[in-house]
Order: sequence, then structure tokens, then C-alpha cells
Amino acid sequence: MSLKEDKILSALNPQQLEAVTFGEGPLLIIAGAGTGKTRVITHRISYLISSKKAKPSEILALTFTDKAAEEMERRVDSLVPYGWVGTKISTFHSFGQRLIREFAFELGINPDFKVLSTTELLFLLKEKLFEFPLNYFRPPSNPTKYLYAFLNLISRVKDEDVNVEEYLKYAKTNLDINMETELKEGFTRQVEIANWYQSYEELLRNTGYVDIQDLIALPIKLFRTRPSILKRVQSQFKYILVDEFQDTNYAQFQFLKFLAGENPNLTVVGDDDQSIYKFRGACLSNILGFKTTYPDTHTVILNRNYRSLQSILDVAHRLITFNNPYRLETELKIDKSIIADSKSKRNGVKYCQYPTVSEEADAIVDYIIENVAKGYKYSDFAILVRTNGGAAHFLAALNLKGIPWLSDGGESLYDREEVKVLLNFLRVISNSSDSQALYDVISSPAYKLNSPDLYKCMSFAHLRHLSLYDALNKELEISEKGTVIIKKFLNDFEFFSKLASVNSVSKVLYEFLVRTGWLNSLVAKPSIETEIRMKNISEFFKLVEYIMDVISNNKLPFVINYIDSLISLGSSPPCAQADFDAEAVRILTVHKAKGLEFRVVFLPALVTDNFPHYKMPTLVEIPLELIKEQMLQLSEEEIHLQEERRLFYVGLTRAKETLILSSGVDYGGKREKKLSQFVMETLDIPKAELMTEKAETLKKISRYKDVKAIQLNLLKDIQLVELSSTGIDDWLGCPRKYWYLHWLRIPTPKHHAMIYGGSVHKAIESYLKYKKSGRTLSLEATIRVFESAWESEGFISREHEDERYQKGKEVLRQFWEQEEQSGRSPLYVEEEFSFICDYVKVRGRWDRVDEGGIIIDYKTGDVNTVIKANQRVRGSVQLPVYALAYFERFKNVPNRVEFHFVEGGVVGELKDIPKKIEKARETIKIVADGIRSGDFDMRPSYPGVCEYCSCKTLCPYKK
DNA sequence: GTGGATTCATCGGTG
DNA sequence: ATGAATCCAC
Repeated sequence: MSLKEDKILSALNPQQLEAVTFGEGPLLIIAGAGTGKTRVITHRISYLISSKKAKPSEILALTFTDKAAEEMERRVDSLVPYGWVGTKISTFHSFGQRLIREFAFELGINPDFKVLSTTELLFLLKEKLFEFPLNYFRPPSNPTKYLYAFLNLISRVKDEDVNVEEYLKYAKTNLDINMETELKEGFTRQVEIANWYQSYEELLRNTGYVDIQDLIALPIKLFRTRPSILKRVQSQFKYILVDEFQDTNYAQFQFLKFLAGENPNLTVVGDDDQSIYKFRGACLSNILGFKTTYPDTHTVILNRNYRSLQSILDVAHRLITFNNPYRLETELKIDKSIIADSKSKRNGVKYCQYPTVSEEADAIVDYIIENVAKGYKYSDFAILVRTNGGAAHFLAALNLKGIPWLSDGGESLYDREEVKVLLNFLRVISNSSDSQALYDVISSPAYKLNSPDLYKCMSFAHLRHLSLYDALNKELEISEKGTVIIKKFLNDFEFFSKLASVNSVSKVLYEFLVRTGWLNSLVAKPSIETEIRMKNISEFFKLVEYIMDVISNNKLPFVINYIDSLISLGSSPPCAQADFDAEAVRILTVHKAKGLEFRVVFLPALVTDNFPHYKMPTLVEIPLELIKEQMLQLSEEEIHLQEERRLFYVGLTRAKETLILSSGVDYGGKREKKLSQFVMETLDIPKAELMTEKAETLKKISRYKDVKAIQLNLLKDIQLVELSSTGIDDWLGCPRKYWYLHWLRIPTPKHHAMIYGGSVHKAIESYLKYKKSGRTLSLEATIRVFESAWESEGFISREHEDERYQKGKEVLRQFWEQEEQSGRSPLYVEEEFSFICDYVKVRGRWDRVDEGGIIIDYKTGDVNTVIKANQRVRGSVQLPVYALAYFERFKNVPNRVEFHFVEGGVVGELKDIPKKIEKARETIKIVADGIRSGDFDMRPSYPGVCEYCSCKTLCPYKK
């Protein structure tokens, strides 16, 4: 054995040695958690080179991430002698990209092709949206609704190695004229998708673009159609090695099979129990069935673990066996239990249950403090959460005790406070009447105008119908300090406006940071926090540079417009993180923790629906028939549960010395949480035992919401609150929104749905007012009202505006004719009401009230079935309030309370009116109490409202 | 018991 | 917006 080989082989255990020195043929290395997977690959590469079994250039090693490829290359470099470089260690995608470039001509692709990111694709699709043959997937009220879902679908479809022809065939052969309606609709939509897929592919090919999945799909196509090229590529590589094989998708394995050819020296390394990426196409049967594909596969099991205590490995193994028989261990009848290198018999696993999350979080923090005192470092601890959102409780607890932490919350750059201020600064310079943006800038750390002064400015602006900018230019009665700030701002504004007219955006941004003194204040007190802020600011600068380049324009209005359209398409570039070796407690998702290890790992919030987590439906699901992997006999629910269990397994096996599982009962929701089944599986606790224990605990818990109720009662005698009917809706939608719109009264930007709805509304109102007084407004005149109310703002494109404009007129025509025939006349049109209920004055307006107690509210928006209409009624707060208002004014219960959806021509009716009136009173009380107690928290009523919220440019919401 | 209405709570992220 | 758990009226 040479010296070099000695270095490569000496430090290996017998199984690792076997894997590293294995000769020719397919090799499956099953590498359990912490068994030295990367080590085996890098040493095998080095071994193949130094033993002259292959030249460096004849070895191909594939990974998933750039980071993994880099790391691997670094380690190989340190093992093999100088001058032996040339091994291709790359990601699947970069290797595919190289192949496409090499054979661009044969593929009929421009060799200068560009790989588009999701954001760039969205932008392209939006531009061409009205050129696609779309119907269902381009709803006029929200034409871009399905764009993102479509791209996700296409990406999944390509992962499954399904090309346009196959998709078209699938959709068309399944569509049968004689099907029952529902089924037929489904397949009609599939045909629509297939056609869209086809147009999409044509668009990419015509423009010389390629999407990320194409980096695999195109080489596959090349191999299929050009056997001679396939041969050439195959002959280049004597050995192929694949890392994290359990994460490969169907197409990637096809690709590999082509590369490996007839005599495959294919080494795959992976752990079926750590496959956690099904949602992005990972195909578990690739690894489970590897031996079926290559029957003469040699299998090596790495089961010596250098990371964790045996006690931790044991519980992890117990948990994962609940996935049997869908595991390699049962599939190949092998033993995958892992043996710790450490001889310690210490029990490193603990489970604690707490009444509330805050107690759970406090206990974790206390544990950390205690052990740091004993010599642990902050960076020895990791809190692994199932969801990014779940981190908040623990961050708060750490903050309270001043413990430094690091979290990679998957936040978007645009969500970051410091970036928002820069964005809003650009917006306000580009358009001074953008009061939302101005509000954000002047209240930001760059100017620090305080809230009372701000409120006065907003009220003043509102009273005189001025934009905030115009209001600032008037004499305002505010604090002296405030006056100085405003003066400075106005000066700066003028300066920056001039600067922006001649200079590039990045120059203007830089000047903003300097002139306001914000930059200085950031660098003055270095901390992890300010470091991250600075990094994000510089990320944003990079982004701006990139955009100026893309649109070949460096002037502010163009750049900010482009950024705004990217944001509206859901673009979310990642934000910066602190250095990973920083001395701080880690909080990260289990997904992100894969491959990492910590001395102490906390797995909190182990309750049903969090871990295992709900299965979330996507807007457009990939048809099951197109998924090549068929997990026999398993229902979707079981497949999902098994994936969650593997994820849990990954979490458990991150711990070296101590693993602390915990759960609470009260997570702030209305329902009590049930203990996760995974805890019972891990700890081998019978279900019944834990259930009774839990019941005992529950009795002792005083729910905090009762405490809150008492506090609110004390506040009851305070001043009369005035509430508009939309205010009630807005507060319930999100208290923060109420604060912006009804308290600060910041005007909202115009949205196309508002212009459309508002214009239709105005026309209906005019018509009804005539009718009320016994006259008829002609159809032409009604439509003229619509036309003059119309504004060309906020539409996606010219085609979109046109579509809406025509649709509005058509809807009015329908409405007009129906009304003319009905003979019913309104008693009131746009009638204002107000009443007092429980110290609250509620104001509002009925669209229409007819004789006999009939309240009608007109709605635009695509509701076209009675079922949907009634759903909307049930979800509304508006109609119960209208009914209550009627009751208060006329002292009797209205007969009918309805939403009229003019577009679909359907009516939704409020049922059980007396009961709903009572509920309206309760609702009003809740809202009023909330407002009185100053509750303007950011609390969206359901996820996704923020996407459509009119305050999103202002609000520090997270996605 | 059963079915409809109501209520509650809604993910993960590479190239 | 949507699915699952729970409630409620028969």
C-alpha cells in the first residue's frame, strides 16, 4: 500500500473500507445517520484515482446542492496529490447544463441559452399571459392566480419525466364527452393544462430560455433520440457516484441509468429513512428498488455512528420501524440498527410536557442558561421546529432572556424591515402621493417621526383629502421635534428627487443611507442583528444592480416598477444570514437541519397537526396517473405520515448527547393540542397512559384567554367607539389592517378589482336611484355611468383591462334587463344607517332595501353557483350587521338579507336571521373590545390574506 | 347515529 | 380557500 492510499484507507472502519475499495459494478451504500457518508464518497473517489482504477476525468460525482459539491471537492483535494484534479464533482443540474451546452446544436437550442429562475419565468408568463389558450386558469378577477401553481406543476411534471406529448395524450384520451359533469370538468382542465404546457414549451424554445427542470429533461431527450451521443457521453465516465440518492426524483434516475449504461459502475449513497423531499419530487422507490433495477448490486451497510449516544440511536430506530415494511431494512431483509461508537450508556433522551407554549419555551431557555453556566456554548444547542412559523414562540423566549440566536426562517428579502424601508423610499421618490410608502419611510429608523405626530399628520391629510406628502407641506400642529424631522424629510425629498433624475438607483439608495444617518447608526453598534441588516441591505443593492442590468435602465421609476411587478408575482429572494459559526443558539427547521449535528437538540411542539404536520393541498395538483412511482397499497395519508416520520427521524438523529422532546397543550389557538403520536412511538409509551396523564394536566390549566376576558371587562366603561361596517370586516381580517386603514387612514393603492367593482356598483346605484323615483335610466345611460367611473389603473395588461371593461358592460346589460322585468322597486338606495350597540356606534350603508324587509348587497367577483354564494354569505360579517342595523332602525327582523352576485347572476341568502343578529352583536363587541384595548396586532385571519391585502407594501408581514 | 352547518387551523425549499 | 374536526338538530 502506498503512502497516499494509506492516508485514504487507514482511518476507515471495515464497512467503510469495503465500500471505498469495492471494484466494478453497481454499489448501494446504505448510510444511516452519522455513519460517515460524505467520507465514504470522498475516500472512494480518492481511492479510485490513486489506485489508478480511473483517471480523475473519468469519474463523475453528483450531488444536489452547490454546497455539498464544494465540500466534497475540498475533501477530495486534500486526499489526492496535486495535479490530479479533473474529477467532475457537480450538482445534477450543473452537469445537465454542461451537457446541454455541449450538445446545444443537436438539441436545437441556442448555445447561449439562459436558465430562468422561477421569478423570471413568472415575469415572462405574466407578459404572455393573454397569448396562452386559457380559460379556467386565467380568471378575469385575478388573472395571475394560477401562474405560480402552474410553474410548480410543470416542475413536478418534468420531475416525473412527462413531456408535452405524454401530458396531452393523458388528458385527451381520458376526456370523454359522456362523462359525468364533475369528472369531465376535471379532464377539461387537464387538457387546458396540457395545452398551456405545450405553449409554455414553445415559448421557451422560441425565446432561447430553459427552465431548471430542463437541465435534466433535455439531456434525457438527447440520450433518447441520439444513441451515438449517449455512447460518447457514457464512454467519458468509468465511475459514477451519487450522493443523497434517496432524494433523487424519477427523471434524475432515468438520467443516471442512461449515463451508467450497460455495465454500470454506479455507486449510490443514501439513507431511505432520511428521504424527506417528496414534495419536490423525491422518489423513494429509486432507492428501495435499486436492487430491482440492478440485480447484481453489491450492498454495503454503514452502521457505525460517530455522532450520537446509543440511547438516542435506539429511540430513533424504534420510531422509524413504524414505517415498516416500506423500508430497505425490511425490503432487503437487512439490519439497519445503528451502533454508537461511544460506549456511554447514558440516557440522552428526555420528554417534558407543559401546559402552554410559553412555559415550554421558558423551560428550554432555562435549560440553555443552566448548561451554558456549566460550560456549554450557545452554539451547542439547536431548537428544531417543524415549520418556520413555529419558531416565533421560542425566539421570543430567547429574546426575553437576551440569549443570542440564529435563525434561518426562510424569510424573503422583501419582508425584511430594512429592505422594506428602502423599497418604500424608492416608491415615494417615484410617486410622492404614495402615502403608504411615505408613512413607512418617515416612521422608519431613518427619520423616526413618532406615532402621535404621525397620527396627527394622517388625520390632517384625511380631513382635507390630501396625500400624506401634501399634508407634510402644510402647517401642522405637532411637536417641535416632529416639525424638525418633517422639515428634514422634505429637504431630503427634494434632494433625492433631483439626484434620481440624473443618477442611477444604486447611487440614490446609497445617498439615502448616508444622508439620513441610518448607515452610521447601523455600523455604530455591531451585533448579529445589525450584521444581518447590513447584509440584507447589500443583498438588496446587488438585486438592484441586477435589475438595472436586466431592464437596461438604471432610472428609479423603471427599476421600482420592475421590482413591484416581481413582488406582485410572488418573487421572494432569500435574505441574508449571519455566519454559521456565530456564537448563538440555532433555531431551524428539521429540513434545514438535515446533515447537521448538535450536542443538544430540542424538538418542541410535538403535537398533532404540527408534527406530524397537516397535509396541505396545493392549488393545482399533479394528476396521480402521471406519477411514475406507485407506493403500493399505501393511501396518500399514509404516504404523508411516513414522510413526516422520516422527517422526525432526521430530527432525532441530529443530537449528539442530549435530545429533549417536549410538547404543550395550549398553543394560543382555541383548541387544545393533542400529543404527537411520534412521541409515543419514540418513547414506547402506550397511548392510554399518556392520555390519562394529559387529562389530569388539563384540569390544572387556566386558559389565558379567560384572563384576557376579565381584562376586557374592566375596560368596558371607556369611551364610545365608532365603527364602520367595513371597519369590522377589516379588523377581523387583521387588526393591523384596521390600524392602517381606519385609524391612520392611509390611502390604499388602486387595484383592478376595485376599479371594476366600483364602476359596476356606481352604474347600478344610478339605475336604482332612478327606479326608486319611478323613472327608468336607459341601458345606454347606465353603461355610460360605468364608463365614466372607469379608470385605467392596476390592470395586468391591456388585454386584461379590455376583458374586464367588456365584461362589466355585459354584466350591467344582464342586470338591467332582469331589473326591468322584475317590476320590483327599491325603497332605499345607498341608504346610510347607524346604531349604537354596547357602547359602539356602528355606521354603514345598505346598497338596497326593498319593501317587505329585503336587504340586498351587490357583489362583483366570480361567484356563479348558489352553493358558493351561500358560502360567501356564511363567511360574511357584513350581512348580519346589515340585518342588525335594520332591526335597530325598524324594530323588526328583516325578511331576507342577500348578496346578489351580479356577474354570476346568483343570490346568496342569510339563514336564521334572528340568530345571526345576535351573533352580529357579539362580533361587534369583540371588535370594539379589541380596538379599545389597542389590539392592532398583525394577525391575519387566514394565511394568504396578506397576499391580497391592500396594506402589504407597508406591513411587516411574513410570508 | 347521521348529515349538514360551523369552527378551526392551515409545510417543507435545491438548482 | 379549503379540508378536517366538531357541533348540533333531527
